[in-house]
Amino acid sequence: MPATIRDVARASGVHISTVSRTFSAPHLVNPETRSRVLATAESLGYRPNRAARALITGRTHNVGLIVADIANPFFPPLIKAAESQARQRDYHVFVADTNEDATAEEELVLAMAKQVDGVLLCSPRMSNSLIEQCSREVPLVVINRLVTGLPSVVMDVGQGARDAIEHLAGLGHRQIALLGGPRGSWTSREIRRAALLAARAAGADLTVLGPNPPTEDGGAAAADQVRRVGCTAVLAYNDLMAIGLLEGLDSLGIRVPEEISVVGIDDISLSRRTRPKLTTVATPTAAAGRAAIDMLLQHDNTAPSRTGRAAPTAVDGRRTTAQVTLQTELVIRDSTGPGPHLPAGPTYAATAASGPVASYVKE
Amino acid sequence: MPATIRDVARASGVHISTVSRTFSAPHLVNPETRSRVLATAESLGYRPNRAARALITGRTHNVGLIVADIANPFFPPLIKAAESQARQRDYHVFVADTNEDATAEEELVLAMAKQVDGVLLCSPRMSNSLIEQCSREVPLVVINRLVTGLPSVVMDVGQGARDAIEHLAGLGHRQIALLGGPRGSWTSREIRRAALLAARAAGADLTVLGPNPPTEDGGAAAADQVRRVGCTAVLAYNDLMAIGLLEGLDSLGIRVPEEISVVGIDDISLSRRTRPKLTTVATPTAAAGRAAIDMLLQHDNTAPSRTGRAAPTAVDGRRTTAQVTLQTELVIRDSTGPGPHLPAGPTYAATAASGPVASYVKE
DNA sequence: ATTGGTGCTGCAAAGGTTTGCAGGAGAAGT
DNA sequence: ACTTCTCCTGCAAACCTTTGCAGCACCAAT
Repeated sequence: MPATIRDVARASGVHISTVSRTFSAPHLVNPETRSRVLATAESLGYRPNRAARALITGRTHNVGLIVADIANPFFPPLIKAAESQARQRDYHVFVADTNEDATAEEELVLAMAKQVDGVLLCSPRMSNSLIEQCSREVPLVVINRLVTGLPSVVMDVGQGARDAIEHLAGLGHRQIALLGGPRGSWTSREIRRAALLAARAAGADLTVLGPNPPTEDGGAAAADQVRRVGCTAVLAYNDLMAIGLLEGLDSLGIRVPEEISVVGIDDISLSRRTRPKLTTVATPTAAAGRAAIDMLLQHDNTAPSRTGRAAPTAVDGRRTTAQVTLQTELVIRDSTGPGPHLPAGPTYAATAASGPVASYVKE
Repeated sequence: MPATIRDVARASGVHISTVSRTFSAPHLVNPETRSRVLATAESLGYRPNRAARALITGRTHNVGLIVADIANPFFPPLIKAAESQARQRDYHVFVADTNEDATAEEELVLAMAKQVDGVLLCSPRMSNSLIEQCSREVPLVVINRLVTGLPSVVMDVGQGARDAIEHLAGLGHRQIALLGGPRGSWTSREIRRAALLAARAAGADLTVLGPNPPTEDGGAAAADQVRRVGCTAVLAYNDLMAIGLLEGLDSLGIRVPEEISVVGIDDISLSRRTRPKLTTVATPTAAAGRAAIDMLLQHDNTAPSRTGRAAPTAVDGRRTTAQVTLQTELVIRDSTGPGPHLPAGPTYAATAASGPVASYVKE
């Protein structure tokens, strides 16, 4: 029922190859013929069959994007950015959700492998060796994790954690807790590593709590634990947990930031709307989405391969395995305040930034 | 490089059709042969090429899902439900985001048409005739809109709006404002229709404000307008706007629910965490996602078509155009309270429900 | 011995598109 | 008049899989 290239050819009195070229290599066909073909194609409602095209070119013009949890507000900006960047290059994005389940990740990659030209693997929880194995089935770009030999884009959460700890130490906090993220998270390990180092350098104690589910409930559930460790400041794995913690502390009757300071990571839009507004480390998620798409599609000029069967289902053969690190930025709002060891003098007073403009403060 | 059915056939000494059947019709091949084929396939790392399969069967085993805005927390539960329902039937979901842009919708449907077996069109903003036109390119199920002749699943927001208005009227409110949704939204029109009727029946005045963008900012921006119309209660198009309104009113120094009562629609998870907790109309979004997938795939037993070229790219030829309406439920929390016309006596006192359990109150 | 089944496998066409190669027409250069 | 070149178009193979049909071997029943 749907019109094919053959119908268009018949109706406009040319060979099918001419029709094909009209769409995929317009400069090779006589302008006159071309417009005639285009007209009949239009009138027949012809649309190229991507499956057939994929079969012979080996390019589907789709890319997969696998995230842990669509409902986590961290991801939508990244997804949107990736989508729009892909759309500019005439690619489509196939979003899938693993529900924070490590085993679902491999399944999903494998299932997608043959119907996409590459996969963006976001915050994977599976092992490095498994990721590497997946990368043999389909070109992969990893986001939020560094895997040697694979192209990846990460945020510099290490720097972010350092900034956060220094900010807290500068405010006079000496007992700090770190609310760890989910098991298997590279980001979580990275934060932990950097935070421990920064705390030692600043002469503060850092107690690591976790692993925890990276959700509001996870943060709320940790409130009691936070109270028991007797800290005066907390750095959370992400904003969602920080916000949950804010609520948990509130229902325990603990005031923020007067009694306990809280810092999140990510700067999701919600963190501007909590009360108190959340001090957090902004991560450039949209930029990450764009960068990942660019890396995946870097060698794709949509130039026709010499022979159709070269590089099947692969955008690029010998890919450069670049690793991009994006800068983070500490945004100081109202959830952090002076701690018990704040030296006298105005030097160390935090100037709370208001509005969406990021402000960076070093002690 | 990747192994094909032919490689497996050669390596295991059978014809390619036997390999094919091993995967797509196992009961037709000798168990002994089958296991041998499976073994060699495994060792070669063979994975069926979905593009080739799609080409001949006309089934891609993909479905598209088009939403207005992934970042809107209304959608993720729907997306997740659709995904998991689809996965059970061995389908994949292709999520795309229109950024609330009506013209992007058609583009997206058309672009998807050939690479999916059907599309779930969620809260479309385009015209009915355009939708109908799209449905000629690819099987469509419309969510959150009633289009005659097309299968659709909607929430009974009319009943929800009625319940909300009756709730407010029962609390003694006589001046009510309706914060309308975006232009082109069927849901918005439906709410408006039902709310006007219910308000008249209850002897209350209803002022309609809008259209507004269905976001927190949209709600916040309307706060001033709400104040000027002099109402004592507001029903918002969705929770996001209601929450924005809560903030807007707060920064105007107007207390909720003491001075103005606010009701949302959707019951997104965030609405349980605002202060005051939001009274809202719960819409069964997950059920809607599941139902839509079921409708799209209803006649798909994955039974092989007699001839491969039957029903190309279409799950079903003569589809029953069922229209499903899902029930909504008023959830009373803390953002609604007594209005100026509350009669004496305990009869009309609202008993605020707490926790996630929905409670339904008729005046 | 013939017939009729049953259970399995091979054959080959088909699906829609791309693309290297060859060929034709006309123009231009010698 | 011959070659050479440029532009365009047609030819046909190839991509990988599914599936109706036919054929084979074997067994049971007549």
